[in-house]
Amino acid sequence: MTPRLRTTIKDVAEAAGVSPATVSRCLNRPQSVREVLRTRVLDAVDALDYVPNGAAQALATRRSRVIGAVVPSLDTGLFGRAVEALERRLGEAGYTLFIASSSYDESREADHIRNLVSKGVDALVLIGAERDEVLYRILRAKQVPYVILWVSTTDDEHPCVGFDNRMAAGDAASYLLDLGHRRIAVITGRVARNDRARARLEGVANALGARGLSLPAEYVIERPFGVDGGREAMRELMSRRSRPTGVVCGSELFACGAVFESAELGVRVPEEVSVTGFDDLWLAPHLVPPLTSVRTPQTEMGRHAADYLVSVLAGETPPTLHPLRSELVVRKSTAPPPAE
Amino acid sequence: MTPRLRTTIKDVAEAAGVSPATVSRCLNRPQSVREVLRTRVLDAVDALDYVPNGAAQALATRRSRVIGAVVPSLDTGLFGRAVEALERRLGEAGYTLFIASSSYDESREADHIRNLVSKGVDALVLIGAERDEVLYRILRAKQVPYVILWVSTTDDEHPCVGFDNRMAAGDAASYLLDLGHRRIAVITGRVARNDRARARLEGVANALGARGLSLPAEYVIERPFGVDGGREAMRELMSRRSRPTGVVCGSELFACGAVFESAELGVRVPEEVSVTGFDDLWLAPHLVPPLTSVRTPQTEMGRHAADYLVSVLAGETPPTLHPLRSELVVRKSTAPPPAE
DNA sequence: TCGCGTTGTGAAAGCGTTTTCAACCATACA
DNA sequence: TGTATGGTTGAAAACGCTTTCACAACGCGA
Repeated sequence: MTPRLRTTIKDVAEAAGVSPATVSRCLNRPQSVREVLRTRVLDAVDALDYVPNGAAQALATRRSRVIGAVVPSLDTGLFGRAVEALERRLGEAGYTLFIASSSYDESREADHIRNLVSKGVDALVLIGAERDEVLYRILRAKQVPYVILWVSTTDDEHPCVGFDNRMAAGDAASYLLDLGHRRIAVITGRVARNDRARARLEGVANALGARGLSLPAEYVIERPFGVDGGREAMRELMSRRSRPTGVVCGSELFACGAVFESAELGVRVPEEVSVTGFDDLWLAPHLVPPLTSVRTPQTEMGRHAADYLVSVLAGETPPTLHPLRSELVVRKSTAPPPAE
Repeated sequence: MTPRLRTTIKDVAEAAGVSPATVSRCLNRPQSVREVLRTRVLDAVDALDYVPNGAAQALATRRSRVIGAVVPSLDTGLFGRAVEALERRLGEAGYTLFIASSSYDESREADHIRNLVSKGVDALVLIGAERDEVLYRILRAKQVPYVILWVSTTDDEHPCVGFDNRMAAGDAASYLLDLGHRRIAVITGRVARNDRARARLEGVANALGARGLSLPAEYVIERPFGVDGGREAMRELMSRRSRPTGVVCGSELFACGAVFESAELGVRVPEEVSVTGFDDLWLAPHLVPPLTSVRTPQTEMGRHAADYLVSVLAGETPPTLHPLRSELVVRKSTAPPPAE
C-alpha cells in the first residue's frame, strides 16, 4: 500500500483506467471531462498521493508559475515587508515567489539572476536598476518580464515600481533647511553600483544647492549599510572642527547608529544635532528620541509589482507605473539647530 | 544577430558544429571533451547567451539542485542571518536556495512546502518541528530530505540543527534567579503550534521550579511576535499589584518593546526591572541599556544545515547532528532586584 | 600486421507533462 | 435513413535536456 517511489501521471491513468491525457485534463480543466471519469481519476490521484512533476509541467507548458526576487539583504528586515506583500499578492494570483539574497554583492546578484532564469521563473523582481547590461540582455532574450523596485526612473528603460529617491532624500534635507540648519552632512551607503544611494546623495546636494549652499566633501561619509557604519560616521562627523548640525542618513540603520553614537558621545539629539532616517522601519518610532524618517512605500511597492507582473504574464496591457510617494515622518530627532 | 527566441542546446550544437550531447558534456564535465571542441562550444554558448533550461535539466536528471527554505517571517531580520549563511554555503556546493515566507501562518507554510516539493526541490529547510503530520508523510513519500532549524529534539524523529530552547530560556531565568530575583515574568510568543515558544516557556518554568518557585499565570503574557506585543505585555506586567522584578522575553523584539515601554512608563531598567532578550540580533548591544540576551547560533545553524543536506544529497552518510550551544550574553539590562 | 584497450563523439532513448489532432459516439435534424 | 453537430476521449508529438550505447579513431604492444 505504500505509494510507488515516483508516482507519475501514467500510474494514475492506469489506476483509473483512462489515458494520461484525461488525467491531465481532470487536473487542469476539470469541466472538460465527464463527471463519472473525473471522480474516478480524482480518487486515483488521492489514493496514490499523486503530485504532478513541476519540471515536466514547466517543460511542457513553458511556464513555471514561479516568480523570482533577488534582494540585497535579508538580515536587516529592510526588504522583508515589501517582499512579504509581494509574495502575498502573487500567491493570490496563483504564483509562487522564490527569494534569493545577494548580500549586497554584485556578482552574487548576477549569479542569482542567471540561476533564476535558468530555473525557469516566469518573471523577476529586482531591487535597483543598476547592474551589468548583459543581465538585461539575457532577460530580454529570454523574454522574462521583470520589474524593478525601490527606484523610479523617468526614462522608460525599465519598468519600475518605486519612489523618487532623490526627492525623498531632498525632502529630508529641505526639512532640516527649513528648520534653519545650514551645516548639513550625509551618511550614505556605497554609491558605486547603487543608484538608490547615489540618488539620495544627489537629492541632498540639490536641496542644499537650491538654497545656495553646498555639500562639502568632509560632510559626506560613505559606509557599508549597517548600524556600525552609522556609528563610525557619526563619530567622524562629530570630530570635525566645524560640526554639522543636521545629519541626513541614507538608511535607517545609519540613523540608528548615529543616534546611538551620539548618546555615547554625549551629543544631544535633537538639541545639538538633528538626525533623519530613511525607510522608516519598525524601530524608528521606538528609538530615543523617536526618529524623523522618510517613509518609503514598501508594502505598496510589493503589491504594485505583483499586480504589474501578473497582468503582464496574463498578456494584458499592464497598468502604467507611476512613481509612488514617499513621505517624511517628523518625530523628535529633528529640531532647529542650536544657537551659534 | 539577435538571439533566437529560445536558444536551446541544439542551437549551440549547430553553431559549434557538434552534437547536443557534446554541448551538454562541455557544460557538465568539461574535461571529458577535447580542448579544441570545448572552446568552440563555450564560445558558441557565450555568443548565443545560452542558458540551459532548468526544467528540462531537472526532468532529465531528476534533480534540480535547488533547495527550498520556508521561514516564518522575513521582515524582522530574525531568520535573515541563518538564511544567508545557509545560502552561501549551499551556493559553494552548487545548490541554489529558494526562500519562502509563511508570515507565521500554518496553512501558508503548508502550501509553500507542497509547492516547493512539486516544483521539485532536492531538499527542504524548515523552522521548528511542529506541523501537520501529512506534510512529513509527503516528504517521506517523495524522499525529499529535510532538516529542521531552531530546535533540537532528543528523539530522533527529525533531523534537527538547532539548540535547546528550553535550556536557553532556562539560562536566562537562572541568571535572573542568581541575581536574586524571585518574581520573574515571561513574555512569550503564541505557544500553539510553536514548539520553540513552548520550550522556552517551559524552560523558564523549570528553572523557577528547580528553586522551588512557580510561574504564576498572571506572569505569563502571550502575544504575537513583535515590538508592540512586547510593549503591551510590559505595560500589563507593570500594572500588576505585585510587579515582577525580572522579565524573560521569548524574542528579541519583545525585549525591545519591553525596554521601550519601561522608558515610557518611567520604570528604570535594570534598577527596577531586569529584562532579557532572545536571539541577540543586531540591535541588542545598541539598545539603552544594552540588552542582556540569549545568543542563538544563527550562522552556525545555517552552515550546519547546508553541510548536512549537501552530504545527504551526495549520498554520503551525513554528519551526526548535535544540538548547538546558545549562550547568555550579559549586558546592562539585568541587575539584582531592587531592595524590597 | 593484428588485436586490444582507450578516448572522444554522435544517435537516440528517455524524463513526465501538456496539447494538438483525429476518432468516436450520441444526439438532433432533415 | 443519412448527415451534420457537438462533446469526450486517446494516440502521439512535442518540450529541452542528459546519458547510455555503439562506433570510430587512435595508439600500443605483441
